[in-house]
Amino acid sequence: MNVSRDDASTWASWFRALGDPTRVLILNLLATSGRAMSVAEIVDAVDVGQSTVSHHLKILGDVGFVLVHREGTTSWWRMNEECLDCFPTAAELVMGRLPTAAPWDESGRGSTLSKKTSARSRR
Amino acid sequence: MNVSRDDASTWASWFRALGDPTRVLILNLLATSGRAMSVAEIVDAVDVGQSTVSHHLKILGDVGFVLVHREGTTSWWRMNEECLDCFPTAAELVMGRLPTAAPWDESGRGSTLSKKTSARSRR
DNA sequence: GAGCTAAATCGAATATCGTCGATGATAGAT
DNA sequence: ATCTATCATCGACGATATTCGATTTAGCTC
Repeated sequence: MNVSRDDASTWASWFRALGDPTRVLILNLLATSGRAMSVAEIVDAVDVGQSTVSHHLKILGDVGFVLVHREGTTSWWRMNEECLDCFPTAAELVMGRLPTAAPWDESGRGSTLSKKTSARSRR
Repeated sequence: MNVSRDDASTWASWFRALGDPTRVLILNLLATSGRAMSVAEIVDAVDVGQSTVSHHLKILGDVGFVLVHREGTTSWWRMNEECLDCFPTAAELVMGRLPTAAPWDESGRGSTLSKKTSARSRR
């Protein structure tokens, strides 16, 4: 029934990824464009340097918000729709009703190995 | 159609409030207890100093997650259920479909004055 | 191979954040 | 009026985060 500090840290890190304006702009760009975009395209749209964009993409990729497909020297980044669909709400977070591994993350990037802890469907 | 960096900053600040383990623990405590709690009670439950708890409560209060009622020398903090109900989802955030003032905030704490920008009801 | 392009990584500067201990403010009790 | 309890605020510190410019890595073309 009680939430451990470790669990709280994991969940907080998911929301922290959404806690930076540049990352919000990047996600908005990818989500509204509805397609994969190169780093250069993103740099053009968001007003920060290339290395900064790469850095934020890595953070978003670690959490599982975005997916990347390398093709030649260019990286194609796109939204992970599955993450968008089942990302926890604030209510679920504060009620402590969350798995400790990201359910949208197929590759087990999360700390603990998941494999479909709970197949949520909302909306 | 485009999201400004200012809007992105505002929205990011809301999610950043959920991006710290101690704040998640505090919110979970208040939400699951279902009642108002004093600072001392919260300090007992969350393993950090009193000044730290006060600091986090201020951050949560600024965003509108928690409400306070002073009575004598003690402050009674409780969840703002309205905020919990209509806090934006990740999908709404990245699609840029959010008001620039917090809809759960009655007192107009948010940057821009709101007055019911959109009466959402979810769940 | 030489040159070019795209993006990741590195190193450093700066800013922000989380935490603590100490102090200050306020209300109640003796 | 003095003491006590409760909490907010202040000042400082270390740890993180954000950003930039420079460098490196990798792929493509000639």
